[in-house]
Amino acid sequence: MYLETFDAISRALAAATGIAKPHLTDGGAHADFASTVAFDLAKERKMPPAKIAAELVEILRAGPDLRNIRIEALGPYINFHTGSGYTSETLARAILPGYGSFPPQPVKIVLEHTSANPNGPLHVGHIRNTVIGDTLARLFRKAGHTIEVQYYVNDMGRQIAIVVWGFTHLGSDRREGEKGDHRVARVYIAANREIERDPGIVSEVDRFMQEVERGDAKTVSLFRKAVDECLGGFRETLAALNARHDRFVWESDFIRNGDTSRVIARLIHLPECHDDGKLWIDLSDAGIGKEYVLRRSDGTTVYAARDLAYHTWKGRNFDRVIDVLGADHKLIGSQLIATLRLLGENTPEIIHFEFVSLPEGAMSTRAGKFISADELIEEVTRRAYDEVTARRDDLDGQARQAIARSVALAAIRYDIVRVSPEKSTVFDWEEALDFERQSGPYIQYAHARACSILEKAGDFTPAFALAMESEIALARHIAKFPWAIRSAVRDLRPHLIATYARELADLFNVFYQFEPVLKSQGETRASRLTLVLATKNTLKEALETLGIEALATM
RNA sequence: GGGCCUGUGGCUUAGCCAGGAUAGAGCGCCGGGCUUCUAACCCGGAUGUCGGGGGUUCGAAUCCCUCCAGGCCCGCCA
Repeated sequence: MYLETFDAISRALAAATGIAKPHLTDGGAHADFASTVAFDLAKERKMPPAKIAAELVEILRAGPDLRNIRIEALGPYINFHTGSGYTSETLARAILPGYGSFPPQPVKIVLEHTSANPNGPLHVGHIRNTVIGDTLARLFRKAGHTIEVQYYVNDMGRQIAIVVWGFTHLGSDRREGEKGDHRVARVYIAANREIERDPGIVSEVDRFMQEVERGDAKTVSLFRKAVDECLGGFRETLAALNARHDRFVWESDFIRNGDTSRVIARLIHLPECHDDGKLWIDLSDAGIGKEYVLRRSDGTTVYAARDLAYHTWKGRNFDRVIDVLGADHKLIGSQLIATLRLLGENTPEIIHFEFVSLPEGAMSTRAGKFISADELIEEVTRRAYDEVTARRDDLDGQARQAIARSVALAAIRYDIVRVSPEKSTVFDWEEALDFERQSGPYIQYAHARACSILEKAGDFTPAFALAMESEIALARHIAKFPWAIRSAVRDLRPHLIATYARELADLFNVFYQFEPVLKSQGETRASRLTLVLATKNTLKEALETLGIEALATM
């Protein structure tokens, strides 16, 4: 109801003031909605804002559209107070399945996220990309969009050539129970140590890269095998994170299908394109001073060339192209966009997130300095199991383990998504292992409490008589859920929904503390049960949007 | 050196893009609350020059300039 009411007030204000988009905000402690348009009009009308506010209130009250809303001027502020119809209508909607979902939208979206190089396991930095990307994909689906999620497999880079060199020169016995991605990391780290010892190896690595680009069958197969080995591990980790990709797109396909050559052939005709041995684009007109190199002087293409081919393909097959990339890709991201513009192709919207580092400094796969996502999941699950065991000795080990896995994932995903992407963070075990307040499990717990009440209550007929402060505050927040979804999607900011869900749990816990549900009588009981059902439903939708399981018991 | 991002109580963080009414939370600290719907909870208290300075504005955490600090980028790597 928040969205509809907001729009109705906005329209009435626009009509009353002549301002196309009159300033209207959340009223906070003062009201449900508030406007400061009186300030904006003060100068041109040469009148004190309070007087304008008073006059506008008269006009708004006289109009037909806001009859159910109490409007008052408090000094220069115009405050809008919704009535009981607002909360009733909110609950009536929120008790229906799928609350907060939008009708189908015609815009087709492709979203790329994670896309880590297959030279070692996903670590706690990579999964920030995964969690942001996957949450965004869920948000878009909730908002009615068709979306395809892609993983771009960098299967022909220098790092992979190093892995291949390692596999062919260093031996790499599979260890008992070792995942493929961890095995690849072991080889990659060892190979890098060898290169450091003997820089002559670099020319052998270069040869691998030339061979794979030429399409030499044996080399292609070696690359493919190494990448597959790593990717298998990635798939397991991504599944454990409850993150789904619809398609894995292989970078080398854009060489083999000729797309890369075609893009380069088009670029060569541009005045910005220069060939002085290496082939590069001059993007200084776009404010980028760095040369954008596409082809080395030995004739092999650079990552950028394949990326142009990939993005051209995406832009032609989808209405919107969205990439989630680390902040280290900001420069090449703007180079990519500028070059696609020169070609007249659709350009991607890029969400950059800042780095995750360890207390001792930056992570490095090559140096073996990282905390893998697998290790994180294992450790957090272990802790979660201890917590469940401490609380629920009535459950058997298997049930406790299932809850622990779900709680661990909630803790991990929430801990990552709650922070805005533009903040760099330092990984902290203590925070990762905290399941209290402002955490995923905290929100799950509120949901489980609601489920428990509903289960004990049995059947009831919905009622909408809310009277207590904590009831009304809760219902008003439930009213904002569709608005929260829309905002998060519009701004491409998934953390907004994390904040929303936490606030909803906060409000529910306060209500839970002060207003007994099962012990209340008559219409009060029915109304509170309706409120609990609406909350449970909204929490479930919010949690699922965050990729977190809405547990019924924990 | 240049570019981008960040700087909010001891620690973590929301709010900043679309400036307004006493700057929200959590952790930690102090004090309370389980014979009552799951205490992974709730209530109360202490703690803030919103990095510094200047400017715009009736009004700035929010916009502009500048300085300081931290992160990232500046490869014929990806």
